[in-house]
Formats: sequence, C-alpha cells, structure tokens
Amino acid sequence: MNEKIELDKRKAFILATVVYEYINTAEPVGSVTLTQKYNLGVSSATIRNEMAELESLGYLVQPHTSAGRIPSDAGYRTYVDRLMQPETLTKDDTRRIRDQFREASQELGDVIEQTTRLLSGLSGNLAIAVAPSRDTHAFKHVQLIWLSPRTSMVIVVTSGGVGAQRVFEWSNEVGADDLTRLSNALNSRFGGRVMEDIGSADIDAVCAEVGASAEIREAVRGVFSTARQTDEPEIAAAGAQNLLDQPEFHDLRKLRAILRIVEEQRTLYDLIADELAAENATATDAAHVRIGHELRADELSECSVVTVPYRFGDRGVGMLAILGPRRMPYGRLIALASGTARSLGEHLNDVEIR
Amino acid sequence: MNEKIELDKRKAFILATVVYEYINTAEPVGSVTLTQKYNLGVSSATIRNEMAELESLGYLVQPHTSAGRIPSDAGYRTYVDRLMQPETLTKDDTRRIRDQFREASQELGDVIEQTTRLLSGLSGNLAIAVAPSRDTHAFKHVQLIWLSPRTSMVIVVTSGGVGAQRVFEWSNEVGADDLTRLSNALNSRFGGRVMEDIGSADIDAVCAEVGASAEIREAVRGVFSTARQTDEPEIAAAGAQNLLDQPEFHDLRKLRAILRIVEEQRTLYDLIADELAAENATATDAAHVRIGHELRADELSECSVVTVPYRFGDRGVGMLAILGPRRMPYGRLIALASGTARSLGEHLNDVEIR
DNA sequence: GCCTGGCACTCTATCGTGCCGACTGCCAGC
DNA sequence: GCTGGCAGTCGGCACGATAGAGTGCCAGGC
Repeated sequence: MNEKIELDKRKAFILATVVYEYINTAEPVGSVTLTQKYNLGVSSATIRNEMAELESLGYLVQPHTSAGRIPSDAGYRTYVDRLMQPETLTKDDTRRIRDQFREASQELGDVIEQTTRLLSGLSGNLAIAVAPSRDTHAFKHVQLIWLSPRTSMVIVVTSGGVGAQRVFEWSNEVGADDLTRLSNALNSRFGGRVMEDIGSADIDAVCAEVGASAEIREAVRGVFSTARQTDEPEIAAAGAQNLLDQPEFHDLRKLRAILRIVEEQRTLYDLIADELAAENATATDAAHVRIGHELRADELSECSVVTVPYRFGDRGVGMLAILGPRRMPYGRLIALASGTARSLGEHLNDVEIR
Repeated sequence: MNEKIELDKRKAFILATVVYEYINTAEPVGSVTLTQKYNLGVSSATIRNEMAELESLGYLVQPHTSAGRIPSDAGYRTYVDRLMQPETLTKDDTRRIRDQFREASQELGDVIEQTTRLLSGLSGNLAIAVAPSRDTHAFKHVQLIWLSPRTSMVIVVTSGGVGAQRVFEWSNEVGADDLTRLSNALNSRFGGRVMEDIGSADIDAVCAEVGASAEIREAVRGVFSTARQTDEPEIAAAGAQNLLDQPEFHDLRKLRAILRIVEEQRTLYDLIADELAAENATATDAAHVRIGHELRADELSECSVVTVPYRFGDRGVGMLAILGPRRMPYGRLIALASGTARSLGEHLNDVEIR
C-alpha cells in the first residue's frame, strides 16, 4: 500500500530495470547505462535524480560514491513481489524434468537426491530437497521375521520405503508362528494409518492381545519409534560448485560459510524448517522467496533462497529449495522449482505403495 | 635400489627436511632456512650444492629462479616410502575415534557417512568412505509379504541392511500362504550364502519347486538383482570446506575441480576403485598413498590420497580415503586412516546380523 | 514545474616503476 | 670437499599517476 504511493510508474520501471540489469551483469548500474540500453524517454540526469530518490527510499544502495547502484534487500523484495514478470518453463526445461522423473528411482532417499542434481543443473545454483517428515508417512506393513530361535528381525515399511529394521536377540526362544501372529495383528490394526497416529499404547494393546512378551513389545515399539522419528529428516543438496561461478562467492570467507552450511545437514534443515512449518499451516503450494537478511543468518546476508513445497500423498509435505546469490533470476528459478516440485510430487504419488 | 645409491645419507636428510619443512610452512624452502632451523653441520653453500643435485635427480623443483625448493612427486614419494617416521595415534585421537563408534549407527549407509565426518574432522582434509561392494554382502533373509490379493512386497535383507524392497502388482490373485512358502524355501536354500553366489538359476529352481508363477519369479529375480547390483556403490564424502584452508586451493579453478569430483559420486568412486581392486587381489590391510600425477587425473595433480581398506565380515572390503594437498602430513593421516578403518571394521562386525 | 546539458568532483581500478628481500649459482681460497 | 663472498635473478609490494565511470548540483529552457 505504502509502496504503491511511494513508487510512481517511472520509479517502478527504473527500479525494475536496475534489478534486472544487475542480475544479468553483476555490475553496479549507472544512469547512463540505463538510458543507453533501455528506452526511457528521459535523459540520464533525470534518471540520476530518480535513482537518488530510490536510494533515499531504501530500494537502492551505492557500493561507493562513484559507482552505479545495486538493489537493496527491499529493492529485490519489491521487484519479486510486484515488478517482475512471472515466467513459465521453457519446453526444453519441461522436457528435461519429465525425462528425469521417467527414469527416477522408487526409493524416496534416492529420488530426493536425484532431484537436487536435476534442479541444481537446471538452475545453476545450489539445490536442496527435504523429504516429508517421517511421521506423516503412511504405515504400510510391519513384519517380525524368525531368523533363529533366539533372534528375529523386525521391519517396518512406510510409504517412504523401509522405515526401520533391526535384529533383536531374545532371552527366551520364540516360535515363528508367534511372530507371524503378532505381525498379522499389527498389520490389520494399523493398516491405512499415518505413522504419527500409531502410539505406544496402540502397540502395547496389540501385543497384549496376542500375548507377546515384554521383550518383544519393547522391540516393536523401538522399531516403530525409529521409523517415525524426525530428528534427522532426510535431506539432500547438490550443486555447490555452481556457486563458484558467481562473482559474489569469489571471496573465500563467504564460500566457506556456504560450504559449511551445506555439509552440516542440521543447519541446512534449519534453513528450510520455518518454511515447512509455515507451509503446513497455510497449505498453499506457492513458491516463496527469502532475500538476504530475511534469511536471518549473517553468512547468508548476500544470498536468496527460493522454496517451494511438494505434496506426497494426502498429508506429507516436503520442500525443494534453491540457494544462490541475491542476484538470481527469480522468475526463472521460481518456475523451475515449482515445475520440479510438481513433477516430484506426481512421481512420488505414482510409486507410492497403495 | 637405485635410489639407495643415488641418495647418500646427507642428501636423504636434506630431502626429508625440505619435505617436512614445506609440509609445515607451505613456503618454498631455501638453503639458509634449512641451516638455521636444523642442525646440519655444514654451511648454506653446501646445502645449495646438494639441493641443486637433488633437483637434477628429480626430487626437488624450483617454482622460479629466485625461490627455494619444493618437493616433486618423486620427492614426496621417496619421503613417504623411505624417509619419514611412521606415526602412531595420539591418545586423544584414539579416544575420539572410540567415542564416535560407540555411538555409531547400525545402518551401513549412516555409519559410512558418520565415518567421513569423523575422519575429515580429525584429519582436516576431505574424507571419503566406500561401502563394500554389495555383492560381497552376506544374504540374510528374503520375505514376500502379502499386502492385498493382487499386491505384494518383496524385501531382501543382506548384511548391509535392507538390500532392496519393492511392491509388485500381480495380474492374478496370490495367496498369503504361497508367499510364505516361497519365502521359506528361498531362505532355507540361500541362508549363509554371499549375494554374488546367488544366481538367477538358483532362484528359478526354488520358484519351480514351490510352483510360483513366472510373474513372481521375475519379481524375486529383480529384487535380488537390485540388492546385489554394484553400479552405484555406496559412497560418502565430507570435509570439502577443510580444503579451503590450504593455500594451494585458493585458486578457484583447482577448487572447482575438486568440488566437482566430490559431488559426482562416479568420479569419486573411480578415484578409489583401482585401490579396491588391488586390495581384493593382495588382501593386505596396509595404507596406501598416491601422490600427484600418480592419481592419473589432471585436476588432482597437486593432490595426494591416502587409502586404507577396512574389512567387514570375511569377504567384504570397503575403503577409507583422505584427499588433500600433496603437502599433507602423511604420517599422521596414515595413522588416522588406519585407526579409523580398524574401528570401523570392528564396529561393522559387531552390528552385523548373525 | 519538470527536464536537460554541462561541469566539477569523487572514487576505483589499473598500470608502470622502482625498490627490497630472498634465494641461487659460481668461484676462489682454505 | 667445504666455505664465504658476490653477482645475478626474480617475485612481491608500495607508490604515484592516470583513465574511466558515475554522481550531484545548477542554471537555463520548454
């Protein structure tokens, strides 16, 4: 609202053009460049006056006195929200995405990883993918398998693949029939549920029904809890080397900060987590852009992140993200991320175990 | 042999000292530095003559006329093979390795990843771990699970964890009993075998025995073949950001080459593959060092790699590797890699499914 | 009242220069 | 065979000058 009044048509056009030009050239934009490359109908002196005003309004900054202008966080923000043209995927991109998913793995972890490779390749930036939190996965199957009189394996399968599996040693001998009976009871009770809706009390009840020992009950509980646990969400990143092309990362300290973030999955996840929470609340599938200081991380004050959710079944929500310099082609990256998210969701639904 | 004649005691000491000094300072080593810091008993002029000879013998090179000397590949090689002191792990390192594995995961993939984190942290370089090829894993269990009249899940479990699992849709209805009978038959036939010894013919024979349909036979074959397949060996790397500290990687092109290698698992694997093959042939557990051009990769001509195998059960062999600048503390890294490999092997044997 | 051309000013980047310091190679003498 | 001395080479750095890009401001014109 405020901004609409603040920015008349010409100022808006100049701001948009400065951002656009800076994104493409990585050089501060001066008034003469602007009048030469774009048909503005006024002289460079007028542009200078306008740019000075845009600076005092906080949309542009000057790296130093005798340089052109570059956009501030607020400048990029206005550009992204109101000034830029939305883009659609090119045919070529669409084809590459489709081809990728046609051959994609069935395993959630692998798909996530392949998706980051695809998206980093297409976008020329760092791509990140977060798998849906494991407790939103659908329960599919549990099996207690007799290995020897005193050892068994317990496997829980969810819509994300094998959720957890472990071998247990029992203090007393256990019969294969008992294990099968317990497996069947658990399966018929939990079939169709979502992992987070399966509580310890439910497991205890089923175990009691078939008379399973306390030891076995604990084992089943343990495997279910591992299959559901969400401390280390599945996450993948690829394309860090793309960032080396960007002049803003020729500074080794900045590069280091980014590499550290990528290698520490925890930090990487935190970067996406707010968005994931917000997404679960609002449930709109729109791409979201965070710019510079909006990321609330000093190391990333010269970066932007595009995030877009993807849906997996009815409830699971994962996230795709592209991290790059603030000077990124927002329109194209939003289109790429959204397109990839859509295809990823479709692919996951296709391979999901019914 | 040749070298023993070529290098008298004093030359050997000078070479060793130049390499040692260069590893620690990253600065070309001059004759005066050498006489000042080490007690050589002769003047710098004599050292100059010796160094000139060492250069003509190919052990040292001069970056430019008025600089000190740095070791050539051959210089490092001689240092590693004959001149340096073998090192042992410090108490602190031993403790950190032990603590790490005490808390380590049971899942092969996770352990591999945690190990690279540990080793990159300890060594201050890039650490790589390759899991044993999947066809050397021991077969543990196969289960065909009834999900609905026309869908089943097939899971193969190996000593590396869940080897493969997939859901199939059948064109005809299948009974749960039939699946159990086939599961039992397969398990009793294959129990105790190594994955690579289970051929399609074996699977066909068992399927024929219990009268399984062609469709089911193909499904079982497929899952076994996935569980065994070796195209994409499990591999992990961590610590790329450590390399930024090394002055030799301040050059962005070199850094890029390294990052590309790390992100492309294929290239990373190729880097280790020869060693793995050699290891399978010789079956000694010694650490191995490759220096500069010995790596047969132009991008890595200024790097060295320390590799050391680890054993997993009776047959599986994996590899740990440390990649860094040629100017690496070989003694320490060899000790670290060997110690970590030993603990990793022990850990994997401990958690292996009996 | 808004726009424009002109002008003085500021600041960076680049290039050439000269100097310093580090190191070598060689030689004559011990 | 070793040593001190010396001339020669080269990279790195500080310095200054210059070119170039861009700004802000002002007076004049539509």
